Amino acid sequence: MLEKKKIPKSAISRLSLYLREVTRLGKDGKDKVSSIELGDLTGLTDAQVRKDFSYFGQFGISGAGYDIPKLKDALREILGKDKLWPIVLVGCGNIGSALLRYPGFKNQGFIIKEAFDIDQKKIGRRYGDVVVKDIEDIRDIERDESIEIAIIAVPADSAQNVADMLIRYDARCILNFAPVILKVNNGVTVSNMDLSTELENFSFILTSLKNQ
Amino acid sequence: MLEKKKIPKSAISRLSLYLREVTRLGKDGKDKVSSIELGDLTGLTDAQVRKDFSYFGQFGISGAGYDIPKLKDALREILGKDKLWPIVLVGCGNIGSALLRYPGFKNQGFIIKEAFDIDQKKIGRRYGDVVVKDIEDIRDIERDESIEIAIIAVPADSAQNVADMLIRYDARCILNFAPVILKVNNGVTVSNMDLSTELENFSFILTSLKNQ
DNA sequence: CACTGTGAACCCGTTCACAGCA
DNA sequence: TGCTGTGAACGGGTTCACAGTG
Repeated sequence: MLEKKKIPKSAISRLSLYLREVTRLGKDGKDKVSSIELGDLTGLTDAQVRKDFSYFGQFGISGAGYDIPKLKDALREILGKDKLWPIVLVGCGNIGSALLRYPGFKNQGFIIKEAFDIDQKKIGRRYGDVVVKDIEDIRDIERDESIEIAIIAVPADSAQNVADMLIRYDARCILNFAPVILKVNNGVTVSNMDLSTELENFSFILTSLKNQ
Repeated sequence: MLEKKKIPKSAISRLSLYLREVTRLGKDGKDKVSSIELGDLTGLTDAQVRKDFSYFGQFGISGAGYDIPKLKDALREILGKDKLWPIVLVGCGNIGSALLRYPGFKNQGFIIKEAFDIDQKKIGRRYGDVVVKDIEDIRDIERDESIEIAIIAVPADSAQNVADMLIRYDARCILNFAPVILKVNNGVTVSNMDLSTELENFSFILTSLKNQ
């Protein structure tokens, strides 16, 4: 599976959207979909839809659109959704515990396998099958069942330390809820879920509207 | 405040980062910062930093960098952070209640003023000063204290309904945690916080690494 | 005929490079 | 001299437009 063309990373995010909608359509009993319909559902142009698919191969039938089950399988394979990905969570405060309680993860192909915190009051709490452990115990994680995906939901001032620790234990992808830019060496992917940045976009927009 | 140049919307998100770092530096007692330092702190190039600022005016001193208090004030003004923005939240499940408990909002200039749910078990719960109300009561919101910023944290299948309702009550900016593309007329800004899209980016990356 | 797949054109954000200023 | 501010060059992602196919 060598990719010749360079694939815009934004295309990958869109594949997620397509998969979501295609799955929904499949549940509704539809079996064919065109790039125009899929564009409408995702708020994108039909050309964008076709171009995105073209990075990965040819899934469509000329004149007839895409076969939904086939397209769904293709997207699932591309996105690596044919396995259950284990996730390590660090920080079990507001956000962390909400994630632990979130039932949707599992049907999405992700599962929080381990949860850590530094706060003695939180350590030992049970969320489903997961018991919150002391952050120190992270060294006991089986090396062969490597971390790969980690979520950081600790306060800003300890996020970098946590990231360094996680990377030492082979984390390759980090979803970061802390409002800091994490410094990581390349080979590690960080994705920031930053509430205040999003809200500040809003206050900017609203302020500009008023001042114009 | 007419903007001649077109400002990339990504520049606004970066302004948030700059403000965050500049605020931090200010607290540390620093009073000057260069575009290079600010770039290091935010993971951006110095040219990017200067270009972003240039969209909004000239804040720097040639040869000496930027005056931190002055820059901070300028960024705060641009981002509209000199007032407390009221937010309406709909959906008080896992994510919604985590947001209600999150103390950081207020010092960031945002405050959840109203919270709604459809579930009788959740209605009436109190989080600080906020009591969860029945979604039906949304019509009682004072029209003059308009909604403007809203957060949707309801399940996917009711998110569009909620969005329509919020927009009817003058919401202009919607932060959407539900995994659906909301259809809104223009003039309304939607920003999606989509956990599964982020995680699927990760599973794509990890899968590609293994297959290469 | 309807719709896919894709090279080419276009557009827009980022980077470069340097003139200008303290 | 050191760093800002910015027009110009660059690059890459999106859109266009149409050839190709069932």
